[in-house]
Amino acid sequence: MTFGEQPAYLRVAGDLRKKIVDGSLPPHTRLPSQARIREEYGVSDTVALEARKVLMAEGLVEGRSGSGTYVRERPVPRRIARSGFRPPSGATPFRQEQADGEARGTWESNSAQAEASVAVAERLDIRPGDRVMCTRYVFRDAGETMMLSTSWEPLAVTGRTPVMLPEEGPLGGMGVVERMAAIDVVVDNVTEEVGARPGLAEELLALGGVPGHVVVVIQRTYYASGRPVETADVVIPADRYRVAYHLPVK
Amino acid sequence: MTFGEQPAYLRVAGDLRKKIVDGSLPPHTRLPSQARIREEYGVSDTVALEARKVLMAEGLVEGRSGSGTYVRERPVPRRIARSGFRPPSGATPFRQEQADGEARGTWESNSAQAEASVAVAERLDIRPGDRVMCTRYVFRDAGETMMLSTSWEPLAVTGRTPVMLPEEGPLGGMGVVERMAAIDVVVDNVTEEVGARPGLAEELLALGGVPGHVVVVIQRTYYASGRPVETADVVIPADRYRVAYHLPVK
DNA sequence: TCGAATTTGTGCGTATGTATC
DNA sequence: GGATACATACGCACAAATTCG
Repeated sequence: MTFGEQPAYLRVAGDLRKKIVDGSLPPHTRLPSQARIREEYGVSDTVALEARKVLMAEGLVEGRSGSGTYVRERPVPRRIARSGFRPPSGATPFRQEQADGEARGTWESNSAQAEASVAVAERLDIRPGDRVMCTRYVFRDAGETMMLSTSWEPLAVTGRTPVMLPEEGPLGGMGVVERMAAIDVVVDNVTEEVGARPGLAEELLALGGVPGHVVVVIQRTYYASGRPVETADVVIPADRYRVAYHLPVK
Repeated sequence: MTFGEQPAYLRVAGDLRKKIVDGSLPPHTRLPSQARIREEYGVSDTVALEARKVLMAEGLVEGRSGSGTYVRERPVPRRIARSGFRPPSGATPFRQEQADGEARGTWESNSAQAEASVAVAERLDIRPGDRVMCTRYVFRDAGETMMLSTSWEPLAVTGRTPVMLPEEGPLGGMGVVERMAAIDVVVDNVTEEVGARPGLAEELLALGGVPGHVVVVIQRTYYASGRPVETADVVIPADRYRVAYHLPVK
């Protein structure tokens, strides 16, 4: 019966969650079965089931039919540094950022011309249907896929120049700022809009995740004198990485 | 009984979902009630309930007790600006950022002294068990909860000063940088680490979500001369907001 | 190899509390 | 107040997967 404050299934879920986060139920161990939960907490089958479902929705545990409900492993997310700003070397709080900030690993890409969709056109401040160069990237770090990226550049900017294809020529793979500089486009600003959502099936396939995993999505746009010259969607598995920004104050 | 392929509740949920996305059940309309679903699809009460729960977990509908289950509007995620950097006024690409960057709405908070956990101690570069001032915030924008925040400040920094309690005194609610300036602590750097995960049940209760919804989590730390003076966890519902960073290049 | 026990996942019927209309 | 509808809760049943003797 409802006697106290919150629903019984949340109380049970909360207690189990506490045991998981404080380590008394470490990864790979089995939760008490539904029957055991029923006994231990003095609740019904439905409440025990609902409590497990809460923890499953939170990604803390996974149910294996016929076997049990197991505590998931939660790797410490690594950092991906996103800021051009660098602190004075030797400043103690930033050791790790320096350590893992520049290890970029390997990547693959392929480019194709395309027409700007409505969404891309809006981000690049061009008209839908205008020609753009669309490039897809897969970034790997120590063999593990860590990041997907799709970028769009208006052909009005790079068309008929040596840097039209981001990964070809002497400046291949050099980054947007350097490539644009080569054609006298001075990139001076970048915006990154960070969001998150459940990963799509194809994304999780590429990233090595399982359905239901969360991804962080960054919509990045480079500007030159207030005009967008490149925009990209960056997709990162949220269980393995965090995105670090380092900003000066004022 | 299960005769075909997938569970009954998924079949019902799938049919209702189709009607929602193709527009035959537009936003703000009411779903068939549990009883009606039971009749129309020839299923039990439990199946009808479970089907509604699936749609609620996907954020497509919201249940209002005593009234009905309503199709949600799917808002374009709004921006929350996180950068101190401001572009020269009038620069066209940044109109919206200027427009909604500073509308902070209302908030509530309460503070209590506590001992630093291992995780907090690491972030503040102090010892676990050291005294900290812990403050919880709930931010609202037009009545809707948009953000939860929990901050920790070492009492070694603010103890026995007028700004020990973030929300009291003449500088209450003024922000970390201003408050610290009042006690001659010059905040010069901030790091923000953005991650994402399924929201916890309590968080989603406060944010008006449903178990399984994704939240963006920002771990923010302010530094003064390389020393951490405040750290906070900011929790934002990912379906309604994005976090915008605006960075100078170079 | 077989079978029994366990466990999850799904499904059913019902009852009660409570919010809304 | 009454009717409606959602939210929580109880107890039960069965299929499928797994485990283990």
